[in-house]
Amino acid sequence: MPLFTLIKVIMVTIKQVAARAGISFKTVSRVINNEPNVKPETRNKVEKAIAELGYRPNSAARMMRNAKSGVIGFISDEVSTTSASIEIIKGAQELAWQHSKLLMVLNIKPDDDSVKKAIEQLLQFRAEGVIYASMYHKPVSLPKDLHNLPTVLVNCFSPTQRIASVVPDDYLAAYDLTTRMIKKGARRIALLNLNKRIIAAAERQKGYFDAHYAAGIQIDDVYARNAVIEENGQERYITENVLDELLALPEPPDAIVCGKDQLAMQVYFYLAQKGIVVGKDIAIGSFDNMDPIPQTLKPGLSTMALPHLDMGKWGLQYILEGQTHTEQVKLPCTFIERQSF
Amino acid sequence: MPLFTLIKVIMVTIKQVAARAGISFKTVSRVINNEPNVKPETRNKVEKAIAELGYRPNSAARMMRNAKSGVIGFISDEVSTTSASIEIIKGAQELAWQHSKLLMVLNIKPDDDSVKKAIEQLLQFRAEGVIYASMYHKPVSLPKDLHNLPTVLVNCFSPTQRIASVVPDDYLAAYDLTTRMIKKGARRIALLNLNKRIIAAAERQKGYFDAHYAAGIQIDDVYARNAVIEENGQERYITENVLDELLALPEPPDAIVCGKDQLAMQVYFYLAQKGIVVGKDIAIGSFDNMDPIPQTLKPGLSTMALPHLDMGKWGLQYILEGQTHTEQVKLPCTFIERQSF
DNA sequence: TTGTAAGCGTTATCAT
DNA sequence: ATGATAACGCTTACAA
Repeated sequence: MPLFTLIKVIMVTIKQVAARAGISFKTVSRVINNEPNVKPETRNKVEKAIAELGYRPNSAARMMRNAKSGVIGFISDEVSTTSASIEIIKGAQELAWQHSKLLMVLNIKPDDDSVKKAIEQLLQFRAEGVIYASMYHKPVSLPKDLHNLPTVLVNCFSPTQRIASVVPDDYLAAYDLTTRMIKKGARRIALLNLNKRIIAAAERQKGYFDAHYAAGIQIDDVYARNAVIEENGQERYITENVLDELLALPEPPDAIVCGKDQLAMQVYFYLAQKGIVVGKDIAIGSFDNMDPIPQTLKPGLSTMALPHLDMGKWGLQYILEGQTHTEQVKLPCTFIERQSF
Repeated sequence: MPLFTLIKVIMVTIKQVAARAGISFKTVSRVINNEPNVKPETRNKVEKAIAELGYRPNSAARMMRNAKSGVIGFISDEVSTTSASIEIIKGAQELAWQHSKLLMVLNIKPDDDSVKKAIEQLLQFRAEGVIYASMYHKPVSLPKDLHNLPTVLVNCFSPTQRIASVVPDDYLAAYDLTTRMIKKGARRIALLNLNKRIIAAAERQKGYFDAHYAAGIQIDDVYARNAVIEENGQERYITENVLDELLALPEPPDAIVCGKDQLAMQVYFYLAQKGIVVGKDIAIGSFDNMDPIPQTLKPGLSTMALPHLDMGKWGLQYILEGQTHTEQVKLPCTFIERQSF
């Protein structure tokens, strides 16, 4: 038996509230919108009626009058299902909530049609803007015609269009992490980098080398490796091979910077098999802070947390402010210290 | 310089389209809604005008007439930031999309006020229903007054209210996993269970024992352990201690069922240190299929995938169908075979 | 096949 | 301090 179906249809309006309170509906409107010039006595009557009838404003009707929907779109391309996405959404959502905005979330396949359909929906809803978020730092291509919908790119950027975007500062993160390791005494820091083609990989490699340079430490290119390769479109980890080679060097590394926590995880496992103790025999650092890996590893993995939450907030803030520029902003990563170095 | 701000305000209406096409606005409405009885010629004229002006229907206005918002709320309590949540959202979102519904996502702190505020928002939007999702299988308490908003609980249930819910079938999953291990030859399967207080833990323990019983294998209670304990509200893993004890048994286990992939991860690490080879010396099975752990571990971890996506879909389907019952539904987990047994 | 009038629930304008 | 009336953009009912 359908329990609520019939009841649902009946929705209380200001007119009904007005009738109940024995006044005109305009006064009810005044009370709802906290306008001045309402006798306290009247206000009370209205509030009583509202409570009794369980009235709540119809936002569709409001939208029609205001031309303000209070809705902000969130489009996310579902390349991968990492916890990254939820953090970005959470950041955006939190700030939206504070500003009494609602987030309309649309997951899409990253094809052009799917994006267009999503934008179409948001347009019909008179969304005040869109946040387009990607799951890792990369270029994206949006449909040419965004129909004047204020747009911001989070964790991605458009190579061809001038659209504001926010991404992590991968260079600085690597620079920071490497510097910290050097300060702790590491002198032969290996880099187990991501797939070359990924932006983060290139940026981090720069940061890694520059940190050495700034500290006056010479580091041989042989220590900087890619541990993720691409084979006919598929990513594959070659952590073990790379580690075999690194440990066979005349001067094996005393520290390893891993391109992401998953790599660190494999490194831990490899070292455990060899009887090498992380945090004692060798220092390990990483990127992402991808829940729950760093805290589950033993010893806890020190890693540079990507600013997913902050990027989500930044994106929303940008929409709220009415799209004031089209620059790219880089947000810093945060070092999360645990016991791996 | 604000680029789009001014343009945004101007929104084309059917009247403008009508003027442009040189007909009455009602005919435009007919075209938009694919009503019959429009001369093809006229239809073309209208469509041309629509394209030229970049008209799109105002859903607020439509909503007012239809009393149908096309919006479904998704409230998620943010106990943890696992990838579970995004999978549930994705499932719901995907189905919503297919039915031309929009998902309004609200993250909340799990306090009563926060939920109330979220429901309030959805009510104002005349949402057609709410999906309340939790990040792990557990009881939740909702505000008493749901204001006749059709509600469904995903990955959780209400002990006090009669609200439909969908949860994973933890019992069956454990039964299935254990049976598979037995079939592969395991005879002394240890269970490294979750925090006792968690529903999944109890259900899985039952499934684990029943599978043994069904296979006619006697299993001593000493093999079934909790590897997660609670210390003043904080969860703590004691994987290593438990493994120490298990391996010291006169007949150490030849297989281990782990309560979640994180535990399996710690088990792998422990065994690597001992020189015990997973998949050869010992079989490992687990629950969750929490990206990216099982595929990153070597050898790949065979695990029972929780039906997050399916539960999301189920929840949405339930709302679409108009809340036909208030039962609890259990969805099966899926065995993902890798190389750990 | 096309058009007119009314009304959805709200807010803005102007009167009282 | 309160109320009447119009208007927002659309759909439904009815008429032409």
